[in-house]
Amino acid sequence: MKPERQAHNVAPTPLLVAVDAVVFGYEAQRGVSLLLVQRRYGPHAGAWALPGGFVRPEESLEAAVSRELEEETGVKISYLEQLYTFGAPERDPRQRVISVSYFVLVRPDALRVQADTDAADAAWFALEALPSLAFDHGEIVATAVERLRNKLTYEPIGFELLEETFTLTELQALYESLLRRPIDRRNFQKKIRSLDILEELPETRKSPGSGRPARLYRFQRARYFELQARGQLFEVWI
Amino acid sequence: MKPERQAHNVAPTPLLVAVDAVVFGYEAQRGVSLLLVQRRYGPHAGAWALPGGFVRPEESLEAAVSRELEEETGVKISYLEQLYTFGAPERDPRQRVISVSYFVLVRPDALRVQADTDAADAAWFALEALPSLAFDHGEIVATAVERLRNKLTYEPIGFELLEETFTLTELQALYESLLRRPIDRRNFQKKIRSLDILEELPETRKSPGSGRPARLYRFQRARYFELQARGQLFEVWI
DNA sequence: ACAAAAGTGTTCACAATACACCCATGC
DNA sequence: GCATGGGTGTATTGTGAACACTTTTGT
Repeated sequence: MKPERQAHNVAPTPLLVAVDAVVFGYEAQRGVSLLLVQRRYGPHAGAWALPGGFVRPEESLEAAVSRELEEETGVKISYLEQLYTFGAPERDPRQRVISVSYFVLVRPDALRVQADTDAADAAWFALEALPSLAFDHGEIVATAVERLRNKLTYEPIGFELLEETFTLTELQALYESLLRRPIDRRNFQKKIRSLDILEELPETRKSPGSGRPARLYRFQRARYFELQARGQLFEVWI
Repeated sequence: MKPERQAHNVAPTPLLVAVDAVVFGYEAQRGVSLLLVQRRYGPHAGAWALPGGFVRPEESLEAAVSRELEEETGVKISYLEQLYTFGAPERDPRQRVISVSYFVLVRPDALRVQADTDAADAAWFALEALPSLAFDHGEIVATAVERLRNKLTYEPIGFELLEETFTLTELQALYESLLRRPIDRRNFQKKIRSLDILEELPETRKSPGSGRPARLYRFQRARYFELQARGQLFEVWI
């Protein structure tokens, strides 16, 4: 069977390319939340979906994500990385659409800007109580949640979901929420401290109610990249 | 600043979508090799590039990879997974092309079919002696090599690069070649055996030259998936 | 003084590492 | 019988896991 070289005989067909963002936020009370938008037009009108839209010819994929997130929700990105590209022929009933999905983390203030923005159709949903989603967005979210849980244990992305300064108890609560199991406080603090990527601040933060105030920390991003370049790994099994 | 909802005012522009495959093969003598094709037309004509081509409207991304690999090189895929989507606006000088790249492993027989196939412009290159590549394919390869090295330590993909049956020494040599460091034979065998995913065959294989024949093993894929479903991890640090 | 949350150190179990001798075959 | 590669066990070390009391603050 002789291989064909059809690429040069038939002009290739351009396809619609979209970006979709799985945006995670975190708050102590509600745990991890997901940012969704309500569709106004087209198929699945009225259903909740991931924020996103079509890529323009002159912009990079990341620029398209930033633009769409800004337009639709107004949130400020703390961390962004590509997740996966979904391209099943039937994923959009109208026509073929390739979706490059992105994994986004935002800080807690993003969960409160909701009322400020014009995007009345954007809302946060607790990860445990998501509505059913348009298209294959449920599958995209499942992929993103898995990535978040895995990544948390070997890269310092938890910090991107907290305020710039945080207590170790807050950090631990985030880990416990995402990994869905309790962690021993002594072991957690020993492990985190041994990583040597946190700056201990002179200030403390009062606990809600009474109790001893907790020391505040800041993630030393530059220090982390330096250690990483020298081959040190992150590794928070716990 | 009021968010715009331009998506419904301006028709989205379709873009060219390609798939590119980073195909790894392995042989004891040459180590890990990469399958490349020589470009005949268009920009970078004469340069070596990753096998790949444009996605057709009715086929899935994976189907496009299989088809292009079959057409251009005739190799049979042993393992395939999506790698990353490269979409910088200037990555193709002619026009905007989004490339969804795939990570492919093939068994050693694929390294020998080269002469059989019509694709006279397909060739294997040792990973340590790659030519400079067309477009951003060098970047794609770098991403794939990193993925291969990481994945080798926490998923059983090494087996996909060997014959169906193999000796532990062969498996160890593959690990040493990819991880670029010697591994203690006793510790390696202890670790691999403890994973309980290999079937010990009654046959042995004669070593090249003299020496005691080595026992042959086969990867028990079903057993691995079963263990994985029960939560056991793979984890070959070594 | 008591309730609430923060901070801290030691013991134990297991897994990774280092390491050397005997076995089966070809010549 | 010797050269070549294959197969195996143990002692040591390091790391993760389990575990409870003291300190600081508010009321």
